[in-house]
Amino acid sequence: MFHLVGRLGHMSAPSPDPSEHRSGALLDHLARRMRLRSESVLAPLGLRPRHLVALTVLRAGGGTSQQALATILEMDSTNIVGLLNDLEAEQLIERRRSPEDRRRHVVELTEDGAKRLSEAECALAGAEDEVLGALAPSERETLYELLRRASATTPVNCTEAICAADETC
Amino acid sequence: MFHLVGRLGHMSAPSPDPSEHRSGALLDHLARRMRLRSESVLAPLGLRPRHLVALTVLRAGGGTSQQALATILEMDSTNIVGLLNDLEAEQLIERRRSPEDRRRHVVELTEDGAKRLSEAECALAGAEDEVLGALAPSERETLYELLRRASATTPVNCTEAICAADETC
DNA sequence: AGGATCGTCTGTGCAGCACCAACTATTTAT
DNA sequence: ATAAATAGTTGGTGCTGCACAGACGATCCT
Repeated sequence: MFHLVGRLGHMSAPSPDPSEHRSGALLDHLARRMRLRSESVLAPLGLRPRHLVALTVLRAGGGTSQQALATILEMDSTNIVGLLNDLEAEQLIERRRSPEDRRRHVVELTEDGAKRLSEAECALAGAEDEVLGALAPSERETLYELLRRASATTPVNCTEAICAADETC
Repeated sequence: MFHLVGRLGHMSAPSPDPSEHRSGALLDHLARRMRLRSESVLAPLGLRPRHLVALTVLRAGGGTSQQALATILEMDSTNIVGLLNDLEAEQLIERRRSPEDRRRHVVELTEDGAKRLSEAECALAGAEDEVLGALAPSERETLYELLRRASATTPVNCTEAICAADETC
């Protein structure tokens, strides 16, 4: 299914060791390129790249508490507040008090939010074409799928923050 | 409002519309996660994430002028100077005047630079394990290959700079 | 000779973000 | 019941990455 790496055949002296293939720098590089283009494209929609990240996480994760969001995004929770304020001001998300624990805010994407996110993704097609121009559509889909699965994991040492959101411990 | 109906070409897609699958936000998200971990891991080596990006580009691209580097990294050329100063101070890169155009500096990775880059990549294995933990080794290799190929392209608005490097406009 | 280009240096300003402190509302533990 | 911990909010501070502008020397191209 996911073969498409057919050109691993040439092994010569310099770097025959795939164990050194770290994606970090490449990830950084491409993310920057994408972000630079996204900013101008997203501006008319009243969004910034980091808003899009939050919306994407919320769409993937359903209702999450703000601290869970802070954990997932690996941002300080005080800065999450401002981020969510922006999004709530435009009715893209909703903060509802959790019935089980009334200290918590359950953050969820609104219909408007999902729509805006869709529009934004649509508007970003051009930017992505520029940055991922070297990849065929099927490869982009593969890339998307890999990124999506990787970003679906919660950081931390597993047990703790998952316990907060889930109940399986 | 807009329906953006999916063009169906895939069967049994778990997600509704692949045409909306934009990788930008995911790229951003994962790059951030990786960068946060990289910083602490790279610190003992006297490097920062952006140094690693530059070194990676230099390894991939061979000798490049500084403005070419600015184009590739999509950074302001004045900030490239400082970045390269850092790297040159540790003898990780070399600036040599170009013989054809003595205004230019040809920037190249030194042996030390290649070695340090290797060490850094090795040291980042743990960080990558955390961030890409959801992916199998073969999937990570696929991801690496896709990112590498995508980042190998020069930015630009299509026709122009390609013409500059190519022949027929 | 004159203008354009590459690199360098300096300085300015803005934005993202971590961190601290204080406060409220609520839950949990003693 | 009282104390302590937790979720969120607000305000403030400071660092850092980065774009941008101005000025300069060196070099190339007419």
